[in-house]
Amino acid sequence: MYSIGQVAEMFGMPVSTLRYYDKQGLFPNMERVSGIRKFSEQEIEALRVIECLKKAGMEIKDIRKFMDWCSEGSSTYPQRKAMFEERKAHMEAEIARMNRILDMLKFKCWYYEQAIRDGNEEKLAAMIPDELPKDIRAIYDSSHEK
Amino acid sequence: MYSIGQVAEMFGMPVSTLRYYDKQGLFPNMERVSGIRKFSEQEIEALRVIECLKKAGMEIKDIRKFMDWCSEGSSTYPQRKAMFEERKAHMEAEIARMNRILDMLKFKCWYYEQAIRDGNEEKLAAMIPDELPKDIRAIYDSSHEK
DNA sequence: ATAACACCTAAACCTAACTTCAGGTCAAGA
DNA sequence: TCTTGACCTGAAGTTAGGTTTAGGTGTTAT
Repeated sequence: MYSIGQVAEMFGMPVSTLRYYDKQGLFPNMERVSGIRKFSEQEIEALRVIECLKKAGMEIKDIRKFMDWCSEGSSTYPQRKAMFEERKAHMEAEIARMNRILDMLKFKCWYYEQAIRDGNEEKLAAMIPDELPKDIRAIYDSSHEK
Repeated sequence: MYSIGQVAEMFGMPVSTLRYYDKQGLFPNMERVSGIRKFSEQEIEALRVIECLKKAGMEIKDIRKFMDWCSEGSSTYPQRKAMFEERKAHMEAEIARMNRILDMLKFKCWYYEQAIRDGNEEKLAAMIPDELPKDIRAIYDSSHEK
């Protein structure tokens, strides 16, 4: 059993955030002893899951739904699995999107390297994609397609 | 030369957003004819860059700085390049982070698949990482390391 | 000429996820 | 005793990135 201050310390987050999460219903089974929150192993594990789901881009209200499912027992396994599947698909799409952005950034880095070398953007502004060096062309294509 | 309405149409965004961007100084050289905004090729290109930088996680005020550098001419090539390099590093770190989250999600998907098959989490709760199937173990490791 | 549009502005409003504030309880140490 | 520190609450404040509203101008179609 941990106090809110200990948990805040363990997870490196402010106490106010933990109280906020509690208020949002993220710890549906948390005990209290004369008004004071007691974090058990269950809440610690919940907090680990919360961190993961937040990083996966989930909103608090959807995380609450998940926590409620956990309280409801084994009948909600399918919903919980579906939620993770949906998150997985979302995450894969995000990563693909970010790789395209990364290629754009790589292209821009190359671009300014050339501009600095030439002292201006004249040559680059006039350059058509077909004239790009082969490796840069590949980056250019992957960041400009679709 | 395009009107704000045409540009909004072209980029699939509300007119209010374009006005907001303008107010934030994202089009430092935009012309006006008797009060009415005229978007030239320069602003269209700026908007494409804005979309890219936003997707790369940049804040409006930093995008404004970039636009200002662009107005200042070739003396700011080094700053602009440095900005893209910094964004590139940031993006690479983000993608790495997201891949770790993705592995966590894959593990959770596997976990609930097992739980549904078994009807409960007993076997899984008792399972120590060393007992995980080899392929799942790899995912588990990559999502729990560091 | 009058209504419908597209444009303009400043200012208020919105949302998520917190954070800060003001005020209050309770236990332990000097 | 008194004051320090950890806990509690509800409510208000914060931030980013817009969106909405209210009120006004100017051009075009009927």
